[in-house]
Amino acid sequence: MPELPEVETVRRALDARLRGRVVCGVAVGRPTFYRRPPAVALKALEGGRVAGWRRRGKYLLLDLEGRGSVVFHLGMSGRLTIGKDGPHARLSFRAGDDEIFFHDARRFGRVGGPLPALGPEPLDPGFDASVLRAVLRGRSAPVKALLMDQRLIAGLGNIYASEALHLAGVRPARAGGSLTRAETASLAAACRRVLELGVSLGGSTLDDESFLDPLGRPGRMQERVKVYGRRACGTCGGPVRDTRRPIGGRSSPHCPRCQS
DNA sequence: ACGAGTACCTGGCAGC
DNA sequence: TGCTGCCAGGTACTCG
Repeated sequence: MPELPEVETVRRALDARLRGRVVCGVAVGRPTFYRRPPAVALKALEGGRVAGWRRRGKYLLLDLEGRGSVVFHLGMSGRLTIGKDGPHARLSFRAGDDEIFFHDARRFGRVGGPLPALGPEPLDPGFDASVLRAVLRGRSAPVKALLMDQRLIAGLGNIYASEALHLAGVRPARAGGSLTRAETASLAAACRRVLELGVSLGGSTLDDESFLDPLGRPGRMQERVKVYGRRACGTCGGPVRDTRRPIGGRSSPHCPRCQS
C-alpha cells in the first residue's frame, strides 16, 4: 500500500529518469479510473516538458514547465511503471524513449484535480514533538486514527502508523489527548524514524506484488517491520493482537506487551 | 469542530 | 474443482 516512503521511492525514480523530457502520446485506458482524469490535466500533460516530480504526503506532483503541475495519487493499488504495460493500465504516456504507465487494479488512484489541504510533512525539519502535541491535544479519537488523518499529518497509512506506535510503545486505541509529553515526543521521533527507514529501504513490499517501484524493484522495509502483517512481535516475540474494534475501519495490529 | 460510519473498487483468499 | 462472499485499504462523504 503506497504510503509516504513508497511514494517517495516512486518520485525519486521518475524524477531521475524523466526530468527535462517532453511528454507526448497521452492515452487513457479502458476501463479508466473511477474518477476520470480531468481534460485540463490531460491537456497540460500532452506536449509539456518535465520540470521535475515532487511529493506532498502520499501525492505525487508532476511539474511541467510553464503549465503548472498534475497531481497523481496511487490509491491503494496504483503503480507507475517505466515501460511495462499490463491489464490494469489506466493511463499511459511517452517521455523521450520511455513509455510510462499508471496501473491501478482497484481503481482508487487519481490523476489530475486539486491537491487537498494536508497536514505537515513528518520528515520536514520543523516536525517535532510540539507539532505532534498540537495535533493530539484535547482529542478523544484513537491516536492511530489521528496519525492516519492526512489533514493532520501527511503521509502515514496503516503500516507506518502501526509501526510508529509500536516503536513509541503506545497502543493504537489510546485517545490522542491522553498521551503524556514524553509519549508524544517519543511518537514524533518514531514517526520520523519509521518513515526515514522506509524511504532508505525503498518502501515495503509485504506480499509479492503489493508494491514495486517504477522499474519493478521491490522494497525491503518489510524485513524490518515489527507488528504489521506479523503474528509475533518483532521485539519481544509475543503475539501480535488487533484492537477489538477497528480504528477508522482498519485493522490495528499491536503488541500488548511492548505497547501501553 | 469533532468522531464515527460508510461508499467507492476488485484481486485474492477462506470457506464450503 | 468451482463457487460464493468477504476483506483489504486511502479518500471523501454523510450523519449526529
